[in-house]
Amino acid sequence: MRIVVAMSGGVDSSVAAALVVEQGHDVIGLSMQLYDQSDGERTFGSCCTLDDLHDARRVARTLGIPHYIVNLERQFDEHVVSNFVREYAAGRTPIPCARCNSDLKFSTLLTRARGFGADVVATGHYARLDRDPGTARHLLRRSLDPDKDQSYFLFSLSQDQLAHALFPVGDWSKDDVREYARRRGLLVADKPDSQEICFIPDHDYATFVATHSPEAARAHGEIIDTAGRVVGRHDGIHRFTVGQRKGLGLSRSPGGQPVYVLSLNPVEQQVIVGPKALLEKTTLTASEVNWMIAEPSGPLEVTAQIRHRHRPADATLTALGDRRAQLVFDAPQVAVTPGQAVVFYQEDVVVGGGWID
RNA sequence: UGGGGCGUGGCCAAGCGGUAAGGCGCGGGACUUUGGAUCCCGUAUUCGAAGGUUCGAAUCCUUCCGCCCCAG
Repeated sequence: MRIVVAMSGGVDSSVAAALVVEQGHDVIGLSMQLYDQSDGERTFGSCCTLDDLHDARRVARTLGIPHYIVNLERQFDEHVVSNFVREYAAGRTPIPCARCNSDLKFSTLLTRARGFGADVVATGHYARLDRDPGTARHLLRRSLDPDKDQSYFLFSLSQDQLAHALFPVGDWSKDDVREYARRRGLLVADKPDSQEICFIPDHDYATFVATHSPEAARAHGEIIDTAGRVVGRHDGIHRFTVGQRKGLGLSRSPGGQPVYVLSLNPVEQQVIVGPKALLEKTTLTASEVNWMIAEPSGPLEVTAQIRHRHRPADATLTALGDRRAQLVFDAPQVAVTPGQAVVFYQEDVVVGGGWID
């Protein structure tokens, strides 16, 4: 079988490539160029930099497979960056990695792969694929290594995308992956894990949003408490996210309690703040829900994650139709944030997921 | 120079005789393929200054310095 491996230049995708090579497949390595790197600076994040592309190329050479760089700058800008900017400007908190997975890696890249005569795209994601014998549906499951599980970021993959995906390191532990890389003599064996948003240098996402959105750059408004009193001012709601504590420069005088962002009002350009206790919510609704199992006709007991690294919480899930769903947690959860993904699980199987309203 | 109030770390601010809360900010760490998120640790031997009372004071007394409000 001819397989395309999405090679980021990191350990995981490098080992993923090595594994499918070892399995005897006809492997082609592809790396995505996602933003203009003509200035030659190394200030571009932790993924897909020029150095990373070189690393990917060297790994491909070590493995003896062809390697190509595909230019997806336009698609990345259209699908990931613009969405990121739009969401923040609208007072929501986006999660670009999930968009990148569904719209680039398993969509655009799969199309490119077919151009190379391959029908499968393998990546270095920590997740597992399965097949429901009854319904023949493709299922997504958590990785064997619970600490590295990335199924949360893959909730929006369609049946078709899952059918043509492969996660070779899904049942490996991170330690084993590195060990394997060392044994294979891959120079990226000890490369640090990537983290943070890959296209934003210096973590300064607020400035990034402002430079890409004239409206956001001009935005300003009031910070109000739950009683509607103005307690401060701000330079744009894109600088805030629900649950945020730092950066407000405020504290509650009686008692000296910290103040948290409770919600954002894009219409009035208001940031609403209050005590931590008001950050707890039991119910949420999600849109653009992607069902991995058949859409349930009645209430379903699940565990749900409202952010990466969130400890899954017990909840009752109800489909509302029109790709929407309601989730009621058994116990209140802190900082349910619009724009973030909520992913539903039963055991280690992803039932579905959507975007929090 | 009539009356009243106040001066606690960079900022806000508890404490009002028993040996300096807390928040903001800052520094460090942990976590992490989203989030200036969450989490952890650190951050005034000292309370405007000088005396005094007391076993012991930021807390009581005296004087001085500096602010603020009302009245002149």
